[in-house]
Amino acid sequence: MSFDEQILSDRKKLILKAIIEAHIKLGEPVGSKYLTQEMDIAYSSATIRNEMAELEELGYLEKPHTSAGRIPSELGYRFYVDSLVSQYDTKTKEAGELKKLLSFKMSEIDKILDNATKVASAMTNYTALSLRPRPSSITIKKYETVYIDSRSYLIIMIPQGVEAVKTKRVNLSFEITPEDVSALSKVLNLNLSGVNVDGINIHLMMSMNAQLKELIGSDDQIAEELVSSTVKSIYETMNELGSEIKFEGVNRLLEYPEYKNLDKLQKMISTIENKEDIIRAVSTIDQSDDDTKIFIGSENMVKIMDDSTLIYKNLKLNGKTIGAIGIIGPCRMDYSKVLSTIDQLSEEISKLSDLNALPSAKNEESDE
Amino acid sequence: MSFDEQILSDRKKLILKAIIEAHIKLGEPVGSKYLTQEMDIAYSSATIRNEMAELEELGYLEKPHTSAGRIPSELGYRFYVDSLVSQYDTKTKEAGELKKLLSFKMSEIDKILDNATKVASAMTNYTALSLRPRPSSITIKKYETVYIDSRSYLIIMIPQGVEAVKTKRVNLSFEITPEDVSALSKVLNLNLSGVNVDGINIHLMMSMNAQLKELIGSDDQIAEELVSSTVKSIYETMNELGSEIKFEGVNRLLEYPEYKNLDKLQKMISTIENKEDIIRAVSTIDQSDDDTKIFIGSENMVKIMDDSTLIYKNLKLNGKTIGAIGIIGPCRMDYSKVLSTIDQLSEEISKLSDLNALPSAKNEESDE
DNA sequence: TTTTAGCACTCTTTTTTGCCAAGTGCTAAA
DNA sequence: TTTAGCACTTGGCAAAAAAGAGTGCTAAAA
Repeated sequence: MSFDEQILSDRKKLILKAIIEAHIKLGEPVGSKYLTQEMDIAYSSATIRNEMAELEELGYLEKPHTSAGRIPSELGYRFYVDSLVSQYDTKTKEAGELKKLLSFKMSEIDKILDNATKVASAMTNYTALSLRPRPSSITIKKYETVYIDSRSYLIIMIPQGVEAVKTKRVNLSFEITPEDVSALSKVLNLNLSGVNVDGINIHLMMSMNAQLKELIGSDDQIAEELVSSTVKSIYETMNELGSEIKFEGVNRLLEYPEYKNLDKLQKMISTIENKEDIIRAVSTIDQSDDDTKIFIGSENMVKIMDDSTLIYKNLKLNGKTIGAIGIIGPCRMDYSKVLSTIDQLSEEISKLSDLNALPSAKNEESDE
Repeated sequence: MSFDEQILSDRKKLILKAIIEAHIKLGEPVGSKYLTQEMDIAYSSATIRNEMAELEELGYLEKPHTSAGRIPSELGYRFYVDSLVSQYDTKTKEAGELKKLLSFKMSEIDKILDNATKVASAMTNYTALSLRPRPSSITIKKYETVYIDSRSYLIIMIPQGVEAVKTKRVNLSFEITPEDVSALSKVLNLNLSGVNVDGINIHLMMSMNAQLKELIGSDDQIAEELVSSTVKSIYETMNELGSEIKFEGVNRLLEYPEYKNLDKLQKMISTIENKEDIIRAVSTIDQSDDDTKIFIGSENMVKIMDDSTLIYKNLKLNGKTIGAIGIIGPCRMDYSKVLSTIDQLSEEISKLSDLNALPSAKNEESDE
């Protein structure tokens, strides 16, 4: 390496470094003109071309073809890594965060879901997902309402600790006034800010009814229905916000020709990575529903997921729904196999209850 | 559904089912000719075409374009799932296996490695991997040797419990005879079958030397060197076989234009999924080496991984190497960032030792 | 009445062709 | 030693042409 350093003039090093860094940034061959214009190298393109020709001869650069710019060769990268790369700083402010992330512990249920997802993906050879609802971890800090028209309004919810602001349009079967809506906002903030999903009960709702009636002076009917349809939306939102979704085997998508089209693949993957859409799609399913659900193509699903099928089932442990597991793949998936896998998995999981799952006894860790 | 069933003649159902199943298998539009020839439908293609036209009118089939075959519509899939799909059997012989997989527990070290891999991938936006050596879990059931020429022979190792058979060619700096090699085989089976990596010690090797000398009657030198080079290969193989490798963030590859070429992407992903090649590439690295290793392009690496760089570092916990962590990405990766991430991670992990990692009070499985 | 063979037609896919832009290497001048 | 200028090469792209696949329809056969 020090041998290399002696051989290369400072100008060659400068140019080589510039080329490598430009190429790292752009991912494309770098031409002489680009270096003078964008990388502020104070030589003419001709001079740079000469230097580049020599660097190529020395093995540090390559040409994909005659009329392309240069790209670094492996030797070029090696030289860059060994002597040109700017010293990086080991200490960042995230170091503390890092420690937390590293020693992150999962709950027993999360582990079961994780394992189930992995197994499901491995057995079916499609992408698997698991949903873990945790709505009680979510509270709404502040509510706003916006009157849209006499039969609909918008709730804006600002959750505690989460960045996202959630809005939901509520359509009614009866007529309301802007005053009703602003009264509703007062009642919501008074009663539901800082309350989690478990805190919403009949008692609270009745009290909200009374307050709202007092504020708008209207009849029982309207106040009651306004409160109940609003609370329903809030409930749904908390469910959405409090859900965690995990995917396993995303790369298996690649095997199917429907995703050979890079556009579709990208779309699918970004849908998956966004998570939000999928959470919305699956978290509306009744949690106490025991059937296996099949969403084919656009049926009820997120628009982007046309051409894909989602098969989905709630998982029970000790009689309680702990989450759900699903398989995503092309519409033309092997339904028979997927259905049987999901059924088997959910059955085996429900059997886990008595054994080592929740009670967890004393010696937690026993290496398989 | 039962409505649908009444409307469709048996022949239509037969054809619809055949089309859907053919499409599920092939992923391409299905033409009338294919059905007669490959799916054994006993009508002429013209008849089938007529039926297909009607099925299309009813909404069960679609044409991507005039001159393509038919594909099932969403309604078609729905009908298939609801009434045509063959009953799947919930009980398979794997049910027992399943239970094991589901309640699979990870050791503390595995968790740390897992978390580290996730964090590394998230921070760098490349694919991360972790290697967990566990050679002591491996034993060789049976050894065979094959004489190649006077300076090399082949060891064939049949491991316990693993399907793979491993072969390794051993090159020597001295001359041997076929008889030497067959004697070696006897000694190996006598002393090393069922022994794991921890069981190989000086004492055992000396005893093997003595036995071999007795069998071939040659001088000290040859017996000793033959045993030592053989044991070295066996040692390496056990290391390879006993290593587990995990990947995280494979889909991040998609973001980089070098993998926009689906061929390259496929190659890369299948390399990753094969695992073997990568294990071989990284498990030869000296385990006690503390430096960050950088493999650029074809340097020392698996052939298929041209155009990609692997950055790799051993992780220590309580002064002991517990595994390794790495990043895979295009050659033009952001070296500075990756290097700093890996260094930070390894540093944080080594700091974990005093805290919650190993001591973990009573309930720890003693990990290796 | 139902089924089948045959053929014209449509639309996609693949191949071919020609052109343009990008970037180089070289020569001659500064 | 550096720079300007120009001929040359080559990949990428778009339009045009050719090839292939499968349909729908008509008319004959069962």
